[in-house]
Amino acid sequence: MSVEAIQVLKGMRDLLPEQTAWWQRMERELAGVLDRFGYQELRTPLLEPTALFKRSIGEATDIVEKEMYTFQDLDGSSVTLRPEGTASAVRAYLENFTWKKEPISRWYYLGTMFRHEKPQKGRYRMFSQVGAELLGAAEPAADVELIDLAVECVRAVGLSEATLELNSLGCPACRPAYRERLVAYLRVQRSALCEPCQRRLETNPLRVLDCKVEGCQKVAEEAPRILDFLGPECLSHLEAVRAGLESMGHAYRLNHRMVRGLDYYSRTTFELLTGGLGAQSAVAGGGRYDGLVAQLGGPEIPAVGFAAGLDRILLRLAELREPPQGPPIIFVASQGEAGWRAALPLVQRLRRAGHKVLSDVRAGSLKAQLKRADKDRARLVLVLGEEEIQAGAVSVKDMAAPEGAQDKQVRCALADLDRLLGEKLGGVK
RNA sequence: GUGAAUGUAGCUCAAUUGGCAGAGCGCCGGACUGUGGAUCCGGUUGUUGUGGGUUCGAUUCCCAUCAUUCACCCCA
Repeated sequence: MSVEAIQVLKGMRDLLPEQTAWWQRMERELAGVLDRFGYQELRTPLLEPTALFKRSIGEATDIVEKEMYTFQDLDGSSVTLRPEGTASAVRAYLENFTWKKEPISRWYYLGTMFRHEKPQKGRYRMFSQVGAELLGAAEPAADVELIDLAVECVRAVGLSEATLELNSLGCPACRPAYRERLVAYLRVQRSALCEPCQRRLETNPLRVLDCKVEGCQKVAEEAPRILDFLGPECLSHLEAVRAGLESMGHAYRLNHRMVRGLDYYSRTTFELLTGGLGAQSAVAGGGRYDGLVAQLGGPEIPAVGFAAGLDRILLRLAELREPPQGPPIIFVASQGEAGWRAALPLVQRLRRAGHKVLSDVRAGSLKAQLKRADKDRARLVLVLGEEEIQAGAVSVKDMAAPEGAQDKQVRCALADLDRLLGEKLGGVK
């Protein structure tokens, strides 16, 4: 008799209307900023060949090793739900020969990503990111534009408190020397490191630097710094980026221990951090990835990009911002069959004129309809009862006006309604 | 993947040593038969997450399981 209830998959969730209103506002604000920077939207498939992510993100990363939704397609090939957006963007960039059509591409994407992680606050298996990529420029000006864009995106949605952290990971010319020195140093300190870090020492030594275990932090503080190993070109690149940020008034912290999780980064990396999210304080991150395009089979095209976690940002916004407000609502209340039939064309006319118009489809007393209007936060209620129909008029009730005000409710000829509404709503639709 | 905490009405939470499952909010209706909000009155909602076990009796104790949350890990 009773069937087992089907429920959402772990780490996934429904966004009910109360939530989607927040999402829609945030997405609108983001699209506005991106458009003002000249970035255009790119939409790519959610499903890609598994090899795309293995080759771009890096075989040895956690994402590729254990967090991808990978399965066999019906033809036997291996496909994966995208765990991030840059790989697909670069694939699309190459597949469409974009670099032959334009020297610089400014693209953004906004959509769903999938990672099979253990869910917790601000971390879901299906989550949304907005990301931007600037392809075709190696100049520091590109890094500065992109970081500025990331900051403006986060600010525009209402997270002005976010702080910026900056680092440089060097390039293939200077990083190996640093890596070697770091490993040598860490080997000596090995016994002071936590167990996972002792493993990382071999697989991904840079990651030891941002381990949160106290012992490891002590070791990391004394560790050789990447910034001291940058070659002259990487160093001047970093200085130029810093100068650019400073001239725009962007405060930042140089964090030589910030390491990014994806293999493809070089030179500039950055993160935007915010409070209130526990361990998930990074709301946006990105950097330069000059080698990636070539790594995926294209020409040597330099690029910078960033991605911001929208679920995470929204979680914080709900603590900082007022809920979004829609346009003013006009509620049409009618009485009886005749009232209903008179209301229908009125409702239609108002909606076609651009108003947001609600009415109750359930039969009910006028009182019940007024209650409904109040619950719907209607600004005006148009009453169509027998008297109004007789007179070819409509009563307009201002729900916000105080009881007893002379214009609380006015009778108005149908022909004169548009003018009155314009007055009442102050030209706002 | 590892560790811990929590699951009672739509929501927030009570329920004494193990003894009839409750309140507030919300929702619906009435007081006011053509008028919302405030107030008052009334009504509505449960396999106490699920499955076992102990017991005369389990929301309470035990085991398992699922879900959620937090932290680790990782990352946006």
